[in-house]
Amino acid sequence: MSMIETADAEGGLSLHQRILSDISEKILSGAWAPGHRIPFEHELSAQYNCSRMTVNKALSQLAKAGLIERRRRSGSFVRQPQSQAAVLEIHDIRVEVEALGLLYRYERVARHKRRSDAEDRALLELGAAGPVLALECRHFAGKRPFAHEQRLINLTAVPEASDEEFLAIAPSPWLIGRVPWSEAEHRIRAVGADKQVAAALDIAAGAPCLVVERRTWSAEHPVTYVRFTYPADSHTLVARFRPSQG
Amino acid sequence: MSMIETADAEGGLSLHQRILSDISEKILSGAWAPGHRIPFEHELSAQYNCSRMTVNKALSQLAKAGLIERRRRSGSFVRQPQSQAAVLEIHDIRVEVEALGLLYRYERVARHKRRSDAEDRALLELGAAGPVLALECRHFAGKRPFAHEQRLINLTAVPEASDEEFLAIAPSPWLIGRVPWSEAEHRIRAVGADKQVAAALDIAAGAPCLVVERRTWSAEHPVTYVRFTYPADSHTLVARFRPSQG
DNA sequence: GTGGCGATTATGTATATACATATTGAAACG
DNA sequence: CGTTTCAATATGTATATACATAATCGCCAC
Repeated sequence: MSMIETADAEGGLSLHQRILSDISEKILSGAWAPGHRIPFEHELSAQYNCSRMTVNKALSQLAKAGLIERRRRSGSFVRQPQSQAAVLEIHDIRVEVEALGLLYRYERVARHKRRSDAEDRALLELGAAGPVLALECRHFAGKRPFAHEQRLINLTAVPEASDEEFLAIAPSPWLIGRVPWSEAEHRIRAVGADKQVAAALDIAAGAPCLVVERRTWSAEHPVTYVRFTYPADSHTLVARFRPSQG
Repeated sequence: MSMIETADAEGGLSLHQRILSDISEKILSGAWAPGHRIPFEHELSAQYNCSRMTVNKALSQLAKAGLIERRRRSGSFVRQPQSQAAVLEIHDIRVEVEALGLLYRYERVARHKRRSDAEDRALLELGAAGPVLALECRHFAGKRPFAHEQRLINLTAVPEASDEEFLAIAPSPWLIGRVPWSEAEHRIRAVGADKQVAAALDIAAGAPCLVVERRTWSAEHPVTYVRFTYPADSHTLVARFRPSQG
């Protein structure tokens, strides 16, 4: 068994990557239907003339990617069509605007430091009362308002934010890098613009808008809640599904 | 070195999982800032009193999850705050409605088989002309319209669909399981309802709606294009970010 | 100095081996 | 006939080892 060799012909892929992609191809093409039992590790290791560890590495990754299910003593099986999960990339607004070839401009409309009220605590999912920073901002693409931002920052989690005016820098880039975050939840929906947002975005009240709300946690503590409102024509979120990779 | 032992105290985690979670905790808590060099594999293997392979398994997974970056000869480093990517779960409409505790009902409004016109080809990203099936459907939650569905099915890719009326079963569940798909793209935006959709959803024309468009490919061939329109108050998409797992 | 070259080093991949663990199927038993 | 037990089996985890590969550091010549 002389498998200590580099890249086995096939385009620079390592062996376990090749096994992985061979199998996922079979599954995604439909050649192996859901429920189909894929060859045992020892069969594949014989087929590819390699050790079981190498096959195991490939199959473990397929299992983690959700394409197969592994059962001790029984073998590995192609999973039923998975619940559709897509990867949503959420970019910085500056990057989005500049990707459109437009000039980005940021404006801080309002900034209030206060003790959290009931609504703040609900939005931040905060247990006890404490200081929060409430911000209202506008993001422009060229001359037109591109997005409206309403934000709460939990000053208990991010005390440094007390001293920041957010005139020169937007809250998102300020927070990123400064506060490590362990979890985030996004809620996406359509709404009719209320009066305040309509005025800020220079659109009619009731005009359709895309709202993206994000809540962020760091080590169990709520960090920030933010609500971005985009006029209907300014913004599309794109999510891609890709079932696996080497 | 007597590491052939089960679960090292710490709650049933395997050793490489424990190493992985220890390190990701350090990163996510901010103890190790972006750019920080994490200990070399041989240092960690000494620290955990285990082999380098075990450490390697943990670090490889962290690298694939995007938390660290590995450089030969230099070591492994905590990555800069990653581009925000979240996992968007897109459920079957029936499941969504039933999760709300409401009765689900499906209705096929229209069905046309035709040769693809220019618009069809644009929506399906189809190169050449060919037969397509155009469908219009409504999904109800209780008595109220919950979503409107406009769909194109590429009959070249799914010839069996020619014989299906889609009266008893909605296109999504029919397609899932029958057609394996390798890639999907979702576009999410807000729109004002046009006349046709407003009538179908029993809302005012121009009322804000969430639109989810999905294009699906199977083995390089376009399979289907679908556009779901939800009245603003009926639907919220939720996306979660979780940086890593064992 | 500086340009190149080789030694060093950390990661990347693969192997053979060992033992753990869960589960199944069949044999043994009441 | 049902139940309990046990051996067989496939995956899960870990080890020690080997060699490949890429990048960097320092040395040496020019």
